[in-house]
Amino acid sequence: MKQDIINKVSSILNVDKDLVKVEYPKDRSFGDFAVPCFPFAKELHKSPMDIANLLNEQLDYDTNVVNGFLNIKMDKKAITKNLITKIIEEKDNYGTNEYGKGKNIVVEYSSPNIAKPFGMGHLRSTVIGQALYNISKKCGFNVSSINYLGDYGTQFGKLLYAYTTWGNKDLNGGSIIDELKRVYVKFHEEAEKNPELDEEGRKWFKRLEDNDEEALKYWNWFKDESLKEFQKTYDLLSINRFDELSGESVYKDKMQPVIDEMEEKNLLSISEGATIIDLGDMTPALIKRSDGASLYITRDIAALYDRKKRYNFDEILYVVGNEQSLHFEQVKRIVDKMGYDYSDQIKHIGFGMLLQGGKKMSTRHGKSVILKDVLDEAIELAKTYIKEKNPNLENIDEVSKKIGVGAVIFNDLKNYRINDIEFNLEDTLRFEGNTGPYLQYTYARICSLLNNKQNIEVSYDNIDINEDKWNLVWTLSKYEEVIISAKESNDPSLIAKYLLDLASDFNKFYAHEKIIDNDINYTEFKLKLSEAVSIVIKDGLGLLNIGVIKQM
RNA sequence: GUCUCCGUAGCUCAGCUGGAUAGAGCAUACGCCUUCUAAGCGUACGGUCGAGUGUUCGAAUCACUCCGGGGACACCA
Repeated sequence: MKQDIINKVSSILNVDKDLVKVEYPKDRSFGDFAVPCFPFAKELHKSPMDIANLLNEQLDYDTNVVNGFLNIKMDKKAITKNLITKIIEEKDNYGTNEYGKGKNIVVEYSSPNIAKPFGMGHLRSTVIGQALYNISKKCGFNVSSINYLGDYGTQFGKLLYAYTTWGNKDLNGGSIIDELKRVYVKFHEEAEKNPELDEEGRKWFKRLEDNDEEALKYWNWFKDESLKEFQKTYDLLSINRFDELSGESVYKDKMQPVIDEMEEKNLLSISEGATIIDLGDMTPALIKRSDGASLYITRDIAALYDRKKRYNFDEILYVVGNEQSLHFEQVKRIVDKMGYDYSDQIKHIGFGMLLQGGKKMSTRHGKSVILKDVLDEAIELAKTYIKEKNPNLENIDEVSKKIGVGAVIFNDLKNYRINDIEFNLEDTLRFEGNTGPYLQYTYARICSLLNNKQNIEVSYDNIDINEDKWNLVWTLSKYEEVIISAKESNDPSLIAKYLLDLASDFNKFYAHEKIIDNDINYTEFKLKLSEAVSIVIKDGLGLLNIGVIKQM
């Protein structure tokens, strides 16, 4: 529709198509589309008003002119009919598009550290990454997800030392993860008094690098137990699987060729005993420590090579916190320096921190907030609330899970991802206003209405599309556009905001008029409109990895 | 110090590829269920869009400077 307007306007005025902008009017009563006529004034040597009036006369749309804006009104009935038919026919496929057809995309996200609790610090990466995965699929990309575990590095040397020195072999029913956490904290306390312990940690890490049997045995065990533990959290978040479960350790034998290549291309130099790449105005990248051990960035480049080879990606998304932006700038710069042309396919999808009372949710001193605990608490709170509201609800456990977890996910995804988020469980589970439960509630309301649907053909002859309904149809029609914008900016919050708008439009419609009345045809029309809304809410929440409930 | 992100209503945030009167939710005060789920809808209250300069027909939006806050900045990841 937009393109149509652009073509017509540019041909009437004989101006370049790029100059024609089609916007949405501030006030919907003006019209459905607006074309500001100011940009043409210079070129045509006429006043914006004159130009607008000219268009007003010549365009075969229902138009009007206000303040130099040409407003265009669409044929409400025809659009409504077509759209509702389309949505009900396409169901889950409504909004599916070919924006990314034929392109490969890799999303790396979640990436918890083994031998550590799955903390709130990884919530954002997990939910943003999963949403981007879903959104990319909807846009026709061939998507692969990678969970790149933090399973390597000096801290595992420290952990191995700590566990072999102080660890209890008898767990008394407690979890090994808790025990590891305990000894890791102890290590840091002891290391403050006795710096030589750091050296012990390094030695253990070296043993791990050298494939020492004992070190590997413990390390594998930590890893297996961690994955079992993580799976409980993923189950709660309805994340069934990753296409690839990987980790930094996978690349421990693949770094040398990369370093050799850097050497060959004359990029390496020695500074203060360490091997670095000079990046000009950027902080130099450390490739090898002065003791020869590998570093994060070297592993990341090896991983990047490997993924380029295996997936031949057109785009790779790293869903990692804002604080690592320098790291990814360095990675890109190195790729350029190595003479490869795909550095602009590497995208760091940064996000802000979770704050509590304006301060970072602390992970130090063993005080990390465990994600699963928060989710469990959210589910409990949801359950308490539901019992109050609807004591006779049948599948209360399933409903509380979807609502509690959905609320936490939605809270994370509703805002611009770069910004920090103030995390407060009470606010998150406040079931009013701009929240996940508000959307789920809207969906449930519609489901209950739909029991009255008769599945008959609607005649649009005598149907009046009032403001409430037209707003609703209009919002529904923008779904695909919103999904594509969300992909372009790699920001799921666009979907979240859109769904809030849609639900708000629906709830106004619902509050202002009775949907089921004596006019069978009109009732059926309103039910079909409602059904279309429910399809989009369900699908949109699905993109955010949030479930819906038919009754709550 | 350098780089970077952020600063909009009492609070949490939208709006930022320049466009018409700056919007939601929460909080506060009212109002709306004998009929479809009140987890809803509505009314009122609430703003020097951090400050300034510039570009423009037009700036919350772009540029520059300053102020304030967060983050990163060599052997962690």
